[in-house]
Amino acid sequence: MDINPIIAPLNDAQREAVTAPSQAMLVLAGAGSGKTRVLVHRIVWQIQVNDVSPQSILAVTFTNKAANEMRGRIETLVENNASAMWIGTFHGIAHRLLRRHAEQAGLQKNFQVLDSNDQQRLIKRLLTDLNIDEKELPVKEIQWFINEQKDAGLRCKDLLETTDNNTRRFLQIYREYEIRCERSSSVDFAELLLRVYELLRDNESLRTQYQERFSQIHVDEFQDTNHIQYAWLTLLSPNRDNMFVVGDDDQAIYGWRGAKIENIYKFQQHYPNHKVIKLEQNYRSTSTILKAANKIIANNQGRIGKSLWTEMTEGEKISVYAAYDEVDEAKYVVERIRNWVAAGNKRSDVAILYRSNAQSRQFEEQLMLTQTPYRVYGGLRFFDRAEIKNALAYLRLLETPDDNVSFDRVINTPTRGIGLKTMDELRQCAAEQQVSLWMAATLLLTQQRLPNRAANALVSFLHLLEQFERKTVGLSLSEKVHFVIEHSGLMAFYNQDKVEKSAEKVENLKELVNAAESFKYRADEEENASELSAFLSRASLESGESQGDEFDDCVQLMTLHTAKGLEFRVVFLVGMEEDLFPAQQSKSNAGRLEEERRLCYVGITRAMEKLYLSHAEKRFLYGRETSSSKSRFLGELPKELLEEIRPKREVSRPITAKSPTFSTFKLPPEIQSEGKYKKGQHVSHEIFGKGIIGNVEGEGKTERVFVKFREDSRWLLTAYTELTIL
DNA sequence: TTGTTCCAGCTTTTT
DNA sequence: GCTGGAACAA
Repeated sequence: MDINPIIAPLNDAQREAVTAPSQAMLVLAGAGSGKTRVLVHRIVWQIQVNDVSPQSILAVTFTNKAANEMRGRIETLVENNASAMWIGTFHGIAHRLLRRHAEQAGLQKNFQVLDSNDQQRLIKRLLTDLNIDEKELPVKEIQWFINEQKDAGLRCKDLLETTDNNTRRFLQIYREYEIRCERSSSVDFAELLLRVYELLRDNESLRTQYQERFSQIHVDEFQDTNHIQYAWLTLLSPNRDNMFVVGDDDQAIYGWRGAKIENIYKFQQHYPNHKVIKLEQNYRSTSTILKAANKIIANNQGRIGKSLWTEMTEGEKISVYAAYDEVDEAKYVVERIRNWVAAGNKRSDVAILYRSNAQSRQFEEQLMLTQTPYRVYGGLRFFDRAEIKNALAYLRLLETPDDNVSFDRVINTPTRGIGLKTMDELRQCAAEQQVSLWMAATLLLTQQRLPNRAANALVSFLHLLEQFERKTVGLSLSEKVHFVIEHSGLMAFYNQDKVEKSAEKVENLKELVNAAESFKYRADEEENASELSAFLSRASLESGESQGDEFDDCVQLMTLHTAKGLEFRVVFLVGMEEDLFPAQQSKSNAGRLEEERRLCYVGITRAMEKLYLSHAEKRFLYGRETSSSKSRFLGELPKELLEEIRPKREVSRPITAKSPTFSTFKLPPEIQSEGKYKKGQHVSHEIFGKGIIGNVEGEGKTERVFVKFREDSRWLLTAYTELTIL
């Protein structure tokens, strides 16, 4: 066996981790220190050198992206068949186990996975039924409560002792929620984890079976695990020292979501014979950037402590730009980007990072004005879009007509004359008879308890479902999807002119058919669930991140959270102002403030060569002008690393353009237009006066032009606007 | 039952 | 400033 390819690319610390004998291992991996590489090489080492069977490998990550990347990298290094390894997200692996052992876990074989959207709808429904005022108890709060309890491993019955009145109130709803999930045989995200925990805890033979099977357990981003995740990991690895976890306490930025950094300390107590290896050599950033990062994070208390070093050159100083306002800030950033690109560099090597999504707008506008292709990450994901969720709901009903969440969702989408009144009848009947809405509908109809109009509408809906079931037998998955989209009336509904962004929605529905077409169904990995059901689960569990189309060469815009795990040659960290970053809501609490600081650390360490920091003296926030002071994080950086940029005060009139509302995913790189308007043309408008066309998009009815007028700039639909070409 | 208008509220996000 | 939800009118 030639072990060279496995260990040659590693430094001493990395090699020590990769080749260590099987034991509990905690690898503290600083930013840019080769964390994924260690994980990948460790697994390959176990398989190829220690003859561990791929079957015995379990590797858990947080995102599908990380899981896919890991699998891909392992497969290029290993000749063996890697598909026998279980590599996936916590939720993905939990889902697989539950499909496999549905019965023992107390679930129906065809259980559904609710995403947080579905969960919200279910809670909302429940509140109305219980006559609870949403103003008093907001859905979000209840959702948060339920998930928090589940993440802590607590069911209703575990909380019965509570005397606090407020909690008791929540508890009553939690109980009802449990009942409804049971009845519609659905499982939310937190439930996936909790169920698996209980399954393993209460079922000794199963537990032993998996303990023996997974002789090597690997965990990525360990600092982000929550209570229940940690609990089921330890169930799988009770006293055998076979857990290899990688993490960085300085990059824990998901505390607000229930992640517990303390799991790192817990791990150390739980496995007294564990070994700690620190990866402190950074291969990413210049020493200037690294010094800044070390300085910032040193302000946090109670760190495990590590200090990154690099062999890289000093590099350029960090530029700090004090902008006049948010427009000035955006202009500055975009100008620097244009210079960078003009010098022959790639746009995709540049990232603009901000604390909150709302901040992207100004940058988008400037990028658009200058015709710079860009891509915004985040926002609505593919499978979260309403039109897609509706289509999926029809498909779910095809699989399980008793699925109340889906039934409720599409019974009147598109509208077919089934209104609140009829729905009330249905729900009441369902509650009385303890049956699903679908059953209740059948009951009500056979008993002829509905007025004619409502009855007819309901019959037509039930017919539709019946038709789906009969006519899709034998069709392929994508044909099924196509059939349902067409015959449900969804396609026609979204194709109407009056529907906003109609073209985009129609496009998305077509894309869903494509997604079904390219869906890779592997019966064994899906534990023999039907192809359709596997597709639906996948839709819930992967809300459609990185929807395939990587755009050629775009500037990258994203939040600091999204940027974790990525790197860019040039990084703009914008909006460095108190109350924005650190966020105002996080300032009251020392712990949360430290999390903001870690976020800042994450941001800084994304940069490889050049880091720009910027802040504005005033900006529009929530439609109001607010003046802002520099972020405290700026003050924590040593002066000698910084280079202050004086703003050129040629006070530019603030441009208040209408927000462009195109798909957040892309700016059409080349603007092709057959219409009479072209960019650069001088035009005149009755009200706004003279202006210059900055961009043209779409054609026919949807053609619109971005015009820079003297007073402001805006998008105009040419179909409705008179513009005179000068 | 459906479509329109008005008003409050607002981090971060994966699964 | 924008969005979603609730109250309204048709």
